[in-house]
Amino acid sequence: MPELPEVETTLQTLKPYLEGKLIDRVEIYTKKLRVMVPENLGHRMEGRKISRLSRRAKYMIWALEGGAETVESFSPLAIIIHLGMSGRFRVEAKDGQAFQPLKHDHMMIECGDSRIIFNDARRFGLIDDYAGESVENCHYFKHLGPEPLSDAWGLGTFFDALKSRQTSIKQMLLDQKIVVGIGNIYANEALYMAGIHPLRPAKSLEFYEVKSLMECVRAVLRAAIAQSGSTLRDYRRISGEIGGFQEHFQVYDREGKSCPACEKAQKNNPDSPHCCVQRIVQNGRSSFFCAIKQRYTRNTELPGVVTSRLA
DNA sequence: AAACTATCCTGGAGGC
DNA sequence: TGCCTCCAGGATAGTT
Repeated sequence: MPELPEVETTLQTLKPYLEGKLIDRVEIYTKKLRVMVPENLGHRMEGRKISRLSRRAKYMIWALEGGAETVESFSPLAIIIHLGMSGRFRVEAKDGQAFQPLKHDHMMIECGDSRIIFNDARRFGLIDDYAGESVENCHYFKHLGPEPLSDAWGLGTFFDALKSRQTSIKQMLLDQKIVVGIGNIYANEALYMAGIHPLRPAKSLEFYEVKSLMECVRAVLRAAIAQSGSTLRDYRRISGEIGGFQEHFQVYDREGKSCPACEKAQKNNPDSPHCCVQRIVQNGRSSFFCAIKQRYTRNTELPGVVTSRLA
């Protein structure tokens, strides 16, 4: 479940191996991913320099320059990669032996002394290219909303997008047309932090709640990036190490446990209510929340969950 | 326009 | 041990 923090972590880890480097050799083992890998993509990548790695939403963009004269001209060429549900990269030292792909290895890139391998068990990931002047025009990005950690995501615009929508605020956070990069984990965590019930209709949120939610989304994403993302089931960091943010989950995958805020309140005052994180299925996805901190009926006071603990 | 639902895919967990 | 069913979920196509 790579979301923005996991993609960002992957990108930053890959940078030293790829940015400014020449692609010596590419092998593609699987064409059938979420989208068919273009014919001859590997061949067209070979001999080119990777000028820059960047990210848009949950997509990685590798900008290539140059290229073999004998190959039809695709310059400028960008490689678009999405990790889907289970996509991951690993880096191995080139050892002089022929590379033996492991199960679910779909692409191997030789770059200097390293081999960079894309592995994706569920094949929901994507490797595609874009040949055009401006990668912003790539069809994958056309309908995407603003980046949550940029100024492009403004309070007024966000509030306006929500105020006419009957659908739940949780669903809105997952809608990449509204704002990008948020998946199920961080939607749950941000709603908890903001004290907003996941089932609340988007239009029912007060202005101050939308403002708080924005701040919480940003705090959660920044904290997760600082921890190199979360490791849960499929996602792993390139080094094979695990990300650290799952240690900080307050509600996600914690059904039946008490949330940190209620636990703390208990310590200070044994008469304060016991909480028990609940799991519901919403739009086919699990939502986890604390029914005490995230009341469905409109809160009469500001949420008691502080954002500073993760900011 | 907006709100749903089905679909792609595999590994892992739990039941028996 | 093995067989079965269910679940995880990002994005999108299709339907109401």
